[in-house]
Amino acid sequence: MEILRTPADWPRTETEARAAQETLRARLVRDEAGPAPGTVPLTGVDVAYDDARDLVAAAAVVLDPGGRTVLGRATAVGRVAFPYVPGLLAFRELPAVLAALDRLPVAPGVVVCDGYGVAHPRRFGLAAHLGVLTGLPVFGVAKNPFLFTYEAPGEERGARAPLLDGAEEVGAALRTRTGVKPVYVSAGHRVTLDTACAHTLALTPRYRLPETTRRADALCRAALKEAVGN
DNA sequence: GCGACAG
DNA sequence: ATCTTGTCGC
Repeated sequence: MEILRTPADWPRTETEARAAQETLRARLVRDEAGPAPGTVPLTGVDVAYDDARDLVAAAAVVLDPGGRTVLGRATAVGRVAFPYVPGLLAFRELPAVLAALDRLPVAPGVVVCDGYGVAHPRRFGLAAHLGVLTGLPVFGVAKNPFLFTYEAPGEERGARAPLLDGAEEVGAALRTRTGVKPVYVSAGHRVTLDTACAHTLALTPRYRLPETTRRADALCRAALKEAVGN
């Protein structure tokens, strides 16, 4: 197994990481609606860890515009590049994710992250960061509301409510399955919140989480096991 | 000042 | 994220 090295200029301290977010945020593009559902491939990315061995495994899975067929997949294993610090998740996950995306045999289209985009203390979460670094359209779908608030959306699939940071709308609590806890969608780079919600609904015909992240999650776990041996 | 807090 | 079996339910 080949273990990837993280970029030499990757932040090493929390102070450096926050400064990097403030700088990169200026390059975030938020005025593009982004490709409509059904017109481009969707790529899910996710990461799994083995803290004891200091390893991280990332996976990228490309689904066809209809969301039924896998067009391509790739994995990458590396050393953990940053500790988990709320608000700085991107620095922990992205080196491996970027390596996996580089290894894809096909164009990724729109990328779906397991986490937040602009729903972030400095409006620069994982999905926004990945978008700026790659130039690709990227949005985020998280499983928890982090430090944001919202009024419960209707019970039916498709119902949504604003995800708020005080009075500012930073995303949406979107019900992908009737009667099931919502997911938390936010825009990232070159994709608006409405387009992100439309893609999220298209990717959840059966489960709460997008098919992209479900597939990427399974693949990165398998890659980690493979790397560790077993 | 302390704790909580995406994964 | 991760530690972890069976079990209730559509």
